[in-house]
Amino acid sequence: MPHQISVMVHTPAHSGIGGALTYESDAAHTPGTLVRVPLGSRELLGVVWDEAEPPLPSGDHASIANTNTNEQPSLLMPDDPSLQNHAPVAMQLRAIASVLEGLTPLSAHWRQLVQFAAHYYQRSAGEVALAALPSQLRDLSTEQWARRLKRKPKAVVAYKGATQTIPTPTDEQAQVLADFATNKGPFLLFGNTGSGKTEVYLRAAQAELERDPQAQILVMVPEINLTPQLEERFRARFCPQWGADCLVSMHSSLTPAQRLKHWLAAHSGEARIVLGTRMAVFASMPHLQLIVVDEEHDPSYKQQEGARYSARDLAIYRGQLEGAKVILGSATPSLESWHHSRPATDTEPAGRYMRLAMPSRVGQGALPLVRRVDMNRQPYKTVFSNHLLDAMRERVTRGEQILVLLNRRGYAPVLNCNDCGWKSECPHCSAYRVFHKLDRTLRCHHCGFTQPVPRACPTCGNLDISPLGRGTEQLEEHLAELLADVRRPDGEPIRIARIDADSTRLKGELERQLAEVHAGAVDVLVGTQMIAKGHDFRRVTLVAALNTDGALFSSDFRAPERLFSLLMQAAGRAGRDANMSLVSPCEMWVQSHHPLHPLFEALKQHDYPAFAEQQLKEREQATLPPFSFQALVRAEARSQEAAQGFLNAARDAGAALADELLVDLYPAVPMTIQRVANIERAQMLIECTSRKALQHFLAHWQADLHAMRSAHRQVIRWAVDVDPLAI
DNA sequence: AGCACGCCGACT
DNA sequence: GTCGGCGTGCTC
Repeated sequence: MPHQISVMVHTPAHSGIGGALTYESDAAHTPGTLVRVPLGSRELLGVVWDEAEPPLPSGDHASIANTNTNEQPSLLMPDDPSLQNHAPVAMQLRAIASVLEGLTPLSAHWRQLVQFAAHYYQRSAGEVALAALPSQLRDLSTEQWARRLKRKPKAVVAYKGATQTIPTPTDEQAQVLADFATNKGPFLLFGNTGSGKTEVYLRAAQAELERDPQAQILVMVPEINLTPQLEERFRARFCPQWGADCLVSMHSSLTPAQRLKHWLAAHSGEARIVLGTRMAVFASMPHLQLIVVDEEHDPSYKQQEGARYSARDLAIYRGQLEGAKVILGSATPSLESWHHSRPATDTEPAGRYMRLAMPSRVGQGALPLVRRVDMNRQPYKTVFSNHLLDAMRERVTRGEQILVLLNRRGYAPVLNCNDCGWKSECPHCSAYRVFHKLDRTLRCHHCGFTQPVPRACPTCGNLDISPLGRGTEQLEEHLAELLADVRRPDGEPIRIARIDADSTRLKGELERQLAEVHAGAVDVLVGTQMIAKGHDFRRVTLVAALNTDGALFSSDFRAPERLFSLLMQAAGRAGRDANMSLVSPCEMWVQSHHPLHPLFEALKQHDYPAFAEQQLKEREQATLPPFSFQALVRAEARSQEAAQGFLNAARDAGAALADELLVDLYPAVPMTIQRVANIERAQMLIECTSRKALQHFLAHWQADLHAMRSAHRQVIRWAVDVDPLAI
């Protein structure tokens, strides 16, 4: 057994095994080869990793946002040699069990991406690597794998969809494409809904496919089930020329077999285009030349469990690593991306992204008129102002469609006893259970605890218990009453539908309900923000947003950014059908107690840059991201004291280093929803104006956290979240 | 995280 | 006498 082989296996962060394990083998194996290795009594899938690299000089990390674009990223290894896992010298090494034959080893770039992500997000490389591979590779036995390989590749399937006429690019699109062709990027494509961003992606992809006969393109979308139209457009554009198999999708609702098939197609280079959600950023693509991140501001690019990576940020890193161009596209970019794409001023150099703007809306109606209703002038507890109701009646009568947005599902957010003040608290969480009238239940939206609605108040027996506040269910009911006398042009009563997480729980329900809306069977659609994303409702001419004020003064500094993006996106739903002749222009209605708030002013002008400038100014004054960098440690325990005790002990342990690196460690605090399913949760914020220093701190502090865990046995779980989206 | 080993209570 | 509860500890 002459060879010692480094292998990454799925070793959880808490196992104490951070790096690669060393095995023996008769033969040498190229790094990137997939193998099966024994670990204890189990046999696991592993990836042959590079020989132990010499540690880099201290503090010389590449990082997502601060990497100088002129500099080649370097392989990241923890810069403290004690953090690396060397095989103990005297230990008897075990042998590799088997090799997955017939599979090209994963590339050095892929391994480096995994290594970087693991290091940046404070997880083990084995965890990131194995999570990025299709589960069937793990599950298939050697024999099954051999059988799988023998399967004959099917003959090239001709594409059977309708062929599209390819539109001529507008001047704006042509200009953007020219800038794209002559610059290195990364690019931020800033274009309104309907400005034709997709056409830019398609043409950029087309050019790449034609320039290089092997070129592969990665297209990422926030949620694939919300954007079937985008996939169809890519298929219609590319499949007639490159075959039905030139495009594969990658997202969590694929079956394990599909996932393996698509992964292999990408890995072999056979699939020229991979269209997927955040997980696709780790797709093995040997000839990757272009990465598109559509709706780059969308929070779903951030993984919320395990390795909490941002697929958008990793896309930037990967593009730089592999020499692939990256386009981030949005009508309301994240403030981070907007800031990184700032143009040069007299005193400051430009950001490191190149901003490409497409302000016009092509082939569509004008942007909707934004109308604000001052709710201070409305009677107390008004849900729909009379103005808005009149406008809705008028449009429905003409056969136009209406979208009503409310950020709360259920019938009422809380049930209240009018006598003793009892409220429908969840016994297991520090939250109220929501009243769902349809099945007469009280449901906790955090732990799922569901009970029938009590007949009388559980504490005082009073029968007078009533709902407080409104959710989508009640809104639907309320609207039906308010619009009961309204008729459609054909004389039929109007139809109101509701789309939210409750109405679409069953598989295929969302598609079915959306189809009804498209078919024109629905006149008023009530829903949560899920109806504002992705879908084109071509006959919608009025969008109304209710109850948006919460986000204006939220403790979450990103709440205004999310609200603005949601409202802009919702406004973009209106008037997408240019062929519709309108009596009056499309409208977006916002009811607020603060109608003059700068956010609404900017919305009225459809002026994202003004909104961003105002927000960035506030962020800079408060030294919030993107002017500082944050990480969060969360801990869960049976008691709040135990959770906080662990965090504060870790804080003490890291205090000296944090001081030295100018990293701020805040005291542990209970999380906003302190208790979920009887588990107490606490968190601790870590902040620093230097990303590099924060990374350095986290890498060293990790050991303290691990050590602290054994002294705080009551802690059930803890995790670090780097660049958290919500605090 | 798995999965062993191990050391004490109620059953065929 | 064994089945099985889940506490501690190890995995190249």
